[in-house]
Amino acid sequence: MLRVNKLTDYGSVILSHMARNPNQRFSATSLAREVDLPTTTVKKLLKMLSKNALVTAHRGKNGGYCLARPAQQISLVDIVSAIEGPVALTECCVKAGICRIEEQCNIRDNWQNINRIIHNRLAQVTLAEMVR
Amino acid sequence: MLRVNKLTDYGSVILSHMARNPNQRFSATSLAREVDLPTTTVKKLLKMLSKNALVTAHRGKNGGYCLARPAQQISLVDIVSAIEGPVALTECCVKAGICRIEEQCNIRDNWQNINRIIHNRLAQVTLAEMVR
DNA sequence: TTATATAGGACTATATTGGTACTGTATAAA
DNA sequence: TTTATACAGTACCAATATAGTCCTATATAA
Repeated sequence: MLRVNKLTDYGSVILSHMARNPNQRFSATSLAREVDLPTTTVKKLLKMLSKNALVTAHRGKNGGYCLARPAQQISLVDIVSAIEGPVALTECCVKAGICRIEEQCNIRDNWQNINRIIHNRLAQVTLAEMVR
Repeated sequence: MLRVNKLTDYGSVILSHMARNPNQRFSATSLAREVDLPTTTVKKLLKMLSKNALVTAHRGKNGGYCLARPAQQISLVDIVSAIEGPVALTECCVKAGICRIEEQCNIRDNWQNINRIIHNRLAQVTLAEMVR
């Protein structure tokens, strides 16, 4: 069952919610209430997104998060990568020399090709489109 | 890190090895030796592939496995589905009513769309092409 | 100064994955 | 008919990954 993490899924929900109100600043707590997810989970996600520069954080009273750049400049690859690391269908897509059968493998190129295709596809879908 | 199972990866290696010698019958043991993977794992995989009608099994002495149909009629979706179940990037792609935020979710269509695209893409790549 | 809100961790429970082991059944060949 | 071979089915275990929680520290607006 080829799938993205639950957290990635949640992340896309959170970000698209934010994209609908681009000028608003959201606290983790209020955001959690609005998208109906556990506060702790939302907090964790926002930290990850902040660390990967998809949202900018503001501390202190009246603080909160907002999108780090316009919604049309945030793609699904950005979200997936931020939360679960790079898109790499197989081990050999991450880095050479990890997979133990790399030597005998004669279909490596194929997987890397497909990986590239899927990657590009995900890069073409932006938050702006998802919200539209 | 969006990726397929290690087992799926191995499965594709095994099948492509078989595709190179279409008329040969491979025992699990010899196949394991040839692709350099643990016998038990290869056995497990072949059972899965057999149950999903990607290979046909022959019992008894001189038995073994061979591709159930021509290599150009076996695609990567077939392999992925056989080993790790249907391609379903998010819960809502599997079946309606599973995801707990389905009600409030307003990006469901988007994910289902992307899922379809990736699915089709994987369906376009056949074993025959991988071996070529 | 204080209340609020994020930062950074460590941590736990659960689920999934990769791999193993064992028992049963079919079949070709001696 | 016997026997060795090879797949079928299933239960199991260990390791890893995931989802979710909690606690302490730090920044900031009022």
